[in-house]
Amino acid sequence: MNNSDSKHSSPPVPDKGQSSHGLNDFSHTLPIRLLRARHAAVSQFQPIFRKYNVTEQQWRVLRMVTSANAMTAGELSQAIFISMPSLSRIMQTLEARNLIRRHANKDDLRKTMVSSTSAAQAMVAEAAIWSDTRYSDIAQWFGKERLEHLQRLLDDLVQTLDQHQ
Amino acid sequence: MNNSDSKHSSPPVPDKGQSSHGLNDFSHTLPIRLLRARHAAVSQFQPIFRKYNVTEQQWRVLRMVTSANAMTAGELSQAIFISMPSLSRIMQTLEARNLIRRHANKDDLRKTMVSSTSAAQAMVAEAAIWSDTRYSDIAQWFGKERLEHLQRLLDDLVQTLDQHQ
DNA sequence: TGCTAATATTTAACATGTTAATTAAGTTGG
DNA sequence: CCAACTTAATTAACATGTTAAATATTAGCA
Repeated sequence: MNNSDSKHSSPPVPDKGQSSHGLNDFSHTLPIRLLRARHAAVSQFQPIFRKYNVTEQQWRVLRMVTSANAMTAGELSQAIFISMPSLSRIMQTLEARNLIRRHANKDDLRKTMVSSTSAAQAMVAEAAIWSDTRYSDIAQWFGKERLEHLQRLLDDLVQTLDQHQ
Repeated sequence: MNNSDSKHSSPPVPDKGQSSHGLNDFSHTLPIRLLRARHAAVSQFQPIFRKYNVTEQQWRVLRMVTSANAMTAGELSQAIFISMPSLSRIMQTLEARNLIRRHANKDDLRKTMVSSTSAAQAMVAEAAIWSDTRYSDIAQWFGKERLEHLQRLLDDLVQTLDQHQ
């Protein structure tokens, strides 16, 4: 029959269609979808990163540390979902640029308190306006209700998966 | 100074509520939620990665290349959402481990065709059973409908954001 | 034909992700 | 009081993410 149908078409399952769960189109698994969505969302704020010459991760640190007055490195790590080893390196960079400060907690010398400098506070205050606007734009484009629904589903998924592992 | 709880939720703002743009709950932005969700989802398949001593990204390459018969590096990059520079390095590793092959496309020498070896095919075939089961588990725990709904919302979000940028 | 622009991939440089090991400080039980 | 365990942060080693530049090949067009 159609012997030379060796393209990567979609309607008819290609040749190696053994699994019947639609896993054939492996390019549409949940992890990849989440990755794409995150990439699209983050790229909306790219102008900020460029303008202030920071990475997305550095921005997360600055914004979090600025909004809270002082927190331990561990708390920061959990809040913005950056592992301690990565955070450790990022803090070195930001401290060298005089955007954050680190000093030991007197009650427990193992803990490091992280705080933002006035330079960082000024930077974040300025950029936050733009950022908030962008966030509102997204909510409007996508629909406020739908966006909230999506976020609820994401949180629920995390909870479900955490329970079962 | 009582600031009006302007537009965000989270009634019990912890301590330092000086920023009034809702930056206090910065640990719950959409990008961070997506990051957490992806992390939770991927970690469900960690046993596979450990068992076969591959990274998540290497696994994506192997699974995709095995399910399609032969594709260019560029097509692969788009399908599994790994940038060409990263993919280039990953392919080097996998080729050295005899899990994939690369050879030039005769019609266009710029393109590289990627294919899986029988070793990779055997590995993926074995692991796919486990993987498919895991995927079914997730669907059952979370609800098949809700999971599909979530995936639809994710795709829609990507489309919306891509349009407006 | 020959020059230029576009395309596909790779390489380079640096930042981050990840796991394991290390260091330092606090906690606990004998 | 102290040895053993725990916790918080850092360091090390390697893989990946990201941007820009380099290479090689093809396409377009005067």
